[in-house]
Formats: sequence, structure tokens, C-alpha cells
Amino acid sequence: MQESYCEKKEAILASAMELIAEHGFHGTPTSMIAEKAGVGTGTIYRYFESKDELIYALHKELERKIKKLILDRYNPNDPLRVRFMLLGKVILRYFIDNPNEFRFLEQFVYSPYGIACRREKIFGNNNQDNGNDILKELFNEGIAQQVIREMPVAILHSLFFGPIMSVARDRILGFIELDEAMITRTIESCWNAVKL
Amino acid sequence: MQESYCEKKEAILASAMELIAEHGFHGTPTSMIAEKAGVGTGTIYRYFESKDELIYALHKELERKIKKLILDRYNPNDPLRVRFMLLGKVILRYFIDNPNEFRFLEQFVYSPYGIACRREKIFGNNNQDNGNDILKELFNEGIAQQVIREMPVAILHSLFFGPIMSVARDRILGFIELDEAMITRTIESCWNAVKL
DNA sequence: GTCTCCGGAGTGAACGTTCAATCAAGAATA
DNA sequence: TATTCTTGATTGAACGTTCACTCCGGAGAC
Repeated sequence: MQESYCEKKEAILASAMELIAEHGFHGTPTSMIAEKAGVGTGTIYRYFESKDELIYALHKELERKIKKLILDRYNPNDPLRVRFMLLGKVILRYFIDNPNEFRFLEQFVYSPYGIACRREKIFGNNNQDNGNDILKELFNEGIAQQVIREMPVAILHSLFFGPIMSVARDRILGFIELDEAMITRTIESCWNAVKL
Repeated sequence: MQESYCEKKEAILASAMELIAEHGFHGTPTSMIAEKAGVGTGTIYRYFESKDELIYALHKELERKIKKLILDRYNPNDPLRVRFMLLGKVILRYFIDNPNEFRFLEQFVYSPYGIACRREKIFGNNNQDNGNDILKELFNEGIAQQVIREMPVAILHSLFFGPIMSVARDRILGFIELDEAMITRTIESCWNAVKL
């Protein structure tokens, strides 16, 4: 029972991810999600309160996955530069390998959904440990060691991840090629932007 | 007559820009745009074939404005680094001063609209001279002079403008402060990412 | 039988778009 | 000048469609 419960829920989530990535939030009716998932439209509402809640759930799950990805490969004993290079490569690689998740994330982040979400995360009471703390720590450690420019963490974040997102996008949409060497050089450039 | 013709069209464009920036494409019905513009809903369809056409028109006008902005301040006699610094500052400043246009652009670019638009621009037959050619030339000149890393122009573009967009966003949403000095340092960092 | 889970036709609301009616401002007429 | 005619921009109620969401009948487990 629990098995099939999760199976349907997972099917709905997977279908929604794929369809929204391609057609956008408003180009994918719940009926389409249900059909692709092989369930009735009503079944969606057994697992999610509303379409919005489904979308938030997708985002939450994606964030969890990425956080895990970072934590798995993170080795605090590496030199800072190595840690940054690895971090950048892991994230860029993940998005290249999971284009649907990237395109979903992009649409989410730049929509009113994502803005509200981000605003809450920054100005809300952060009781729980969000994964960004690792990044924040990483930047602060770099500043303390005087290997990273002394700037607000948010700006350093933009300098390092802004290009990664942009390059991932170009790659996923087929506008550029990206071999391993070029990925390395790209992340190097991101590092050059934040290093002292 | 011509006067009032343009006035209404302008009013519709301005209202749409403002409302879409705040509420998103699907959060702003045509009725809302008409009301804010002080016209009947039907009037919109005298000036634009459909809501989609209105949105494309908004994007086109915005692109034109930004292209003009760049051309106005562009001085080919400046050293490359100076040209890049100026370019970055001008664009960042423009977005900070025109948050609605930035938020509209962001939503457009990352939606299925923008993807189709970009795809056409890259793979379509580019008969007309699009303003990006100046950027392309700028990057190529930098590579030829051996002051910029030798990478595909699209990647250099991402490295330089990715962070600018990201920082503009954070600033507009009120997540960071940005004084003149910090803007300069930010654009410096963008330059560091692409320079040799 | 009882209970839980599921499906998909059905519902009402909201939306983009249309169109017959309206109105104002010349042009034509006298 | 006063009056009528013509034109075309403007309007907003109405239309048809689409969509998120509901609800009830049935299937299956026990």
C-alpha cells in the first residue's frame, strides 16, 4: 500500500517535472500531468493540495537533491580553490545531465513563485539549517584566508554561480558545446571572478 | 489624431510592462492591462493582434532601448578593458534604475517565449544587424589582442553578463545594497573572469 | 459488509478574444 | 453658419474555451 502510494506520487512528480520543464507552468494543465503519470486528474489532489503545492514540492525536492549532491562531494580538507572548482563542476555537470530539472528550476526561480520563495528564505526566520550555509561558510572562509575578494556573500554568490547557470542554459538549449576541458576552463573563470 | 493613436498604444505598453513585471504573464489578464491604461479591453486588440504579440512587442522595444544605450556610450578608441567596464556599468545601472523592465526581461527570457525567441535569433537566418554583433566583435577583438581568454563567445558572454544579471536581480529584489564603489568592484570581477 | 483508494466526468470561474453599438470629429451639403 | 452624413476609433458585455478543482460511484483489500 505504502509502495503504490509512493509510486503514484513519484509518477506525478516526475511527469510534472518533465512537462513543466518543456511547456512552462501555464502550458501544462493538471490533466496533462495526470495523463502522463497514468493516473486520474483527481488523484493528483490526493497527494497535493493544489497545483501550486505540487510545484512547490517539486522545487523543494530538487533543492534537497542538489544540497545532497554538494554535501556528498564536499571535502573540508581540500584547499579552497579545489573545493570551489569541484563545487562548480559538480553543479554544472548535474544540470547538463538533468536538463529538465534545470529548466524547471530556471522557470521557478524567475517567476513570482521563486521570488516569494527567495524573499522568505532571506528575510524569513531561518530556523532550519539550509544548505546555503555551506556556501556562505565557504565564501567567508575564503575572505578570512584572503584568497577571495572581500565583498558581500550575495555578490560573490552571483559572481560564481551566475555564469554557471548561464552556461548550463546555453548548453542545454543546444547553443554551445561543452567538453570536459571547456567545463574546467569555465569554472576556472568563475573562480577568477571571486579570487583575490 | 496620430498623437492620440500613439498615446493609447504607449499607455497599453507601459501598463503591461509594469503589471507583468510585478504579477507575471499569467497573473495579468488583458482586462487588468486595459484598466490600468484607461482604455477598453477591446482597444488592446486594435494595436496588437493578441496578448502574445503585445508581449513580444514589449520585448522588442526593450531590446531596442538597451541596444541604443550601449551604442550611445560605446567609444571604440577606449582600451578594451575600459570599454568592458563601461559596458557592464551602463547595463547594471540601467537595470537598477528600471526595475520593471528588468523583471519583465527576466520573466520573458526564462519562459518558453524567450527560449523560442533566442533559438530563432541564433539558428534563424540573421539578415539584419543585431546589436549583439557589437558584443561579439568586442569579445573577438579581446581574443585577438590576447587580453581575453580564448573561449567561445557565448561562454565569454555568460561569464561577463551572467553575474551582472544576477547582481541586478538581487539588488532589485532588495536582497543587497549596491553603492557606486561596489558596482565598480563587481564589474571588475566580471572582467577578471574573462581576461587572460 | 466495510473501508480505503482511485478515476474521470462534471463544475464553476477566469481568461483571451470578438463584435455590435456608440461616439466624436471632420466632410459635405445647403 | 447650421445641419446632416460618413468614417473609424473605442467600448465592454458576451462568447467560447480552458483550466483547476470536486465529487460520487466503483474497484479492491480484508
